[in-house]
Amino acid sequence: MMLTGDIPPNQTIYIKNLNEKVKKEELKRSLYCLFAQYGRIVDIVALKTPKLRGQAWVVFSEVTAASNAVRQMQNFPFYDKPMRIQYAKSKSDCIAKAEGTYDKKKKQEEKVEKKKRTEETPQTGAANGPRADSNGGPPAAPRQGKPSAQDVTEPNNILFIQNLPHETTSMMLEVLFKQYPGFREVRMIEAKPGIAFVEFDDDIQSSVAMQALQGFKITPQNPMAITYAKK
DNA sequence: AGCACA
Repeated sequence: MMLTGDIPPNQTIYIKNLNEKVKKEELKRSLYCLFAQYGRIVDIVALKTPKLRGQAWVVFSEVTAASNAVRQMQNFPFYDKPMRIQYAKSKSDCIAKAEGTYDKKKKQEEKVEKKKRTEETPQTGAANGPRADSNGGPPAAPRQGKPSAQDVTEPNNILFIQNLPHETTSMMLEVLFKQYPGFREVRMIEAKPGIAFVEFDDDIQSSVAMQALQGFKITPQNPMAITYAKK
């Protein structure tokens, strides 16, 4: 079957059917939190022009990360709409630049071509869409350890925390996690030291907290390993 | 529905 619609693998994924009401900056942040688990994110492009709203490109440093993301996040309900994910049709500029294959002239020629085509097609309605707002920049702060494909579980409003020092209390974790919106509660199991569950209102909020606290060290020997709890 | 790099 052709779930990705004939497009060859690319380290950039193309996401459509995004909720157009969410602001660009928030959208980028949430996408970052949601997709960072699959690997290193190099850039996220989202524009609110009439033609490009509701879509985004997430650029990974590895094709394998993109592949996992395409499969595992397919139809994931994001701001109440299922994400439709494919590989991007072309290489992202930031990648071409990094490879030294970015050709500015060629780029401009392509732009001219595009423009011609849209002008040939009869257009109705207002001439000029709203100006694209300025770039908020890609999200910062990469992570160090990339999980292997099997470690990655489906997004969940409940987080599973491992590698905690045995003396960790739920109060300690609460202090850490309640700084993130949507926090509900921490659950620990007496019989199983070193792990905990932390519940949020929804998957997006849990993802934000996961991203922020991933690898956080309660003691120098204990970087937290945070994954989504299994459903 | 819509494949960009503001």
